[in-house]
Amino acid sequence: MDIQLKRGLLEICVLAAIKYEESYGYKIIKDVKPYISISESTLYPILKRLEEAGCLNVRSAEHNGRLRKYYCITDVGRQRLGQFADEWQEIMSIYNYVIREGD
Amino acid sequence: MDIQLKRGLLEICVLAAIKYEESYGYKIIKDVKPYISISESTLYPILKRLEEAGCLNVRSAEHNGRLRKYYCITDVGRQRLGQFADEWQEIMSIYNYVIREGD
DNA sequence: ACAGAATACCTCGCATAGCGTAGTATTGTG
DNA sequence: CACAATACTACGCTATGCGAGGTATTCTGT
Repeated sequence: MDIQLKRGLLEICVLAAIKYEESYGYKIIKDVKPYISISESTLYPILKRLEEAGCLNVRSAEHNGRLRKYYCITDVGRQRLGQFADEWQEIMSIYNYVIREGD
Repeated sequence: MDIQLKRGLLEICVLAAIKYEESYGYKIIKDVKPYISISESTLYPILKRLEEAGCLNVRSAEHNGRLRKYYCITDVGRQRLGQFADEWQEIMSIYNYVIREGD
């Protein structure tokens, strides 16, 4: 799929991936893969931005002797997901404009 | 609307603006404004890119003593619009993933 | 008559962001 | 015991939206 169209959807997908339960980098990539492919070098900066924006919390926990970072959505993050639903209206109106017939 | 979400939609909107009749810079901006705002410094590079990609043809014509550049969609451009309709399926699946309830 | 808005086009440079490539380190598997 | 998978991080390239600035003409209100 066109790279350009993915932009803006990536961040919201990452939030959506942790909306019901905390997750970690590698798992997020696997979870969203069926919908949108995301590389590690894209994901980690996104996670950092979302953390700085207060959309998620991070905690480090040991897993099989290795340190793993778990990401957990915050209320702000949930608000952002709600906001996306609003933006979707705009996206749909753009879509309708693009695919309009005869004029 | 979020800058990121606009990426990828801008180009397709410009193509959509000329899908039924040729147009020119200033008019394209006014036409797409209700759906997506686009500045001149964004539009002209897009028109150039679309021309280089063979999605549109340009012709200069005099209008009220001023030179005006008319942009006309090509078959390649129409194909691109068709392609967008396909990509929309993917976008919808992403949307459904993001707004999914309970899991 | 004249200022200012609208029309019409173009360019430069900044900031953002996706991602390829590479690096580090551990665990599981054939 | 090598290799894949897991897990995280950093550097640098490239694409792109857009603010700011530039040029020039026509229309409009006072």
